[in-house]
Amino acid sequence: MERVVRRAKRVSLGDGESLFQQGDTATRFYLVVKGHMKLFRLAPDGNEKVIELVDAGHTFAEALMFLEQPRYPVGAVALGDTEVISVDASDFAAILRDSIDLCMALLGDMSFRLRSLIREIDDLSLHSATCRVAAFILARAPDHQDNFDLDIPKHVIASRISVKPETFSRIIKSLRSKNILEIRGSKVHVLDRDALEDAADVCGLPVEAT
Amino acid sequence: MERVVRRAKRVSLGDGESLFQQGDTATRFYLVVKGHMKLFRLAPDGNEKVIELVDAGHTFAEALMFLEQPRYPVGAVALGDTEVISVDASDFAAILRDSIDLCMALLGDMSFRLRSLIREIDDLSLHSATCRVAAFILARAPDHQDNFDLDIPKHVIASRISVKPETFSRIIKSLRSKNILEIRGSKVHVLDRDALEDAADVCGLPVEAT
DNA sequence: AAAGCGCTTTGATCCATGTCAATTGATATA
DNA sequence: TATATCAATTGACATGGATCAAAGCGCTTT
Repeated sequence: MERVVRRAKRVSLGDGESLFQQGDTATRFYLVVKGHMKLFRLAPDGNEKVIELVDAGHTFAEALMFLEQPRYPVGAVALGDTEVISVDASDFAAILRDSIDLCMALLGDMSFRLRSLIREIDDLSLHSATCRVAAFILARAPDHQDNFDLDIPKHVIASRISVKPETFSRIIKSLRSKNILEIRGSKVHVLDRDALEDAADVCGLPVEAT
Repeated sequence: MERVVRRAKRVSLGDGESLFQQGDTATRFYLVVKGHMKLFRLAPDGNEKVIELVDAGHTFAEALMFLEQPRYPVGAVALGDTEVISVDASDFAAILRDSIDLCMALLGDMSFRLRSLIREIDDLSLHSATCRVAAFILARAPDHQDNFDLDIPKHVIASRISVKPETFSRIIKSLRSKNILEIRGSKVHVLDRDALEDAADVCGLPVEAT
């Protein structure tokens, strides 16, 4: 463990700076300490789809360690000033061999991610853009806190939920016209949480199934 | 290990028979021995989206064991006469605690699935329906075998790739009109593999990135 | 052979989103 | 204060797929 820590590096990234690119050989994984990382897929036509936004306290790319010939399936760039800790995968794998508990924890973590991705697919194929916007806002709203800050550019959010910025803007507009939501700059103000939950659920799942 | 095997059950399912439903508490996982299982998400409006088609030799739902309060995020029904082996999750978890190697193998497996799901999301949000159809056909075509059988109903395939049956039919028609593909009944005949690969890639990724 | 039943195909139409283009705003640069 | 830049908004328009409805086509059942 000592060795891992010793060989771990702290990396500082400015806004828009890239940590690795889609297709790069994956030898390290990361823990976000400060700021946000954007993980995305690129289409040859230049279109990008944000797969995940990783906030401080969360790790990413650790699931790749177990592939024979690991390559990052996504690219990673910083959103705003960001710091990450970079850990060598083979060092970490060595530790894993010594701790069943750590193994189990990792399995739990991956299990959770797996389920999130299934939800994501569900969301994309079964829900409308409006549902996704509403669900995203709700997910970002700290518990029973009706005023908060999206500290992520809107076009990034749009890509995260697979919607064009224009459409995103229009959906927000329509939610505002129904007095459900108020957004000025990056300040969000939820006016009618119930209605927002409704909008998110129109095509949503029964709670007990999630 | 003995205990697991002793307590494992063989289950036979007829076509359309359900193994578990979305939202059920998950205490067991499965290995398909014969036939196919369809894993799907249901929307309240009755719409279903096939998340995965599991063929003989593959396991499913084993990733759930590691969640605190595990529930199946998908439903499972048999396609055609199918046999599965049902394994108790806690039995298996006990074994895992004794074998790091098994743990590692499982991590590898989950890692692989994780990556597949990311590809899936990529596919849904970055590729057109035609691309998805072409890619699906290619994925099903045994190596360099231009004649084969989709032994799965077309409407299931359609749902698997998030397309309506009507649209699926039309895409096939258009591929046929370009002399790329021939489908009669469930018999597929690939006439121009290169063109098919082209169609799959139009919005596809550079090979080295996958 | 006829009748019934699902699946697939086809045609006609509709609509949610994407695309393109122009405008506004906000921030940084000179 | 002008100016370049980039994000966000708005409008007009295009379009891929969905939806609805009606045949066709294998099946099995009788």
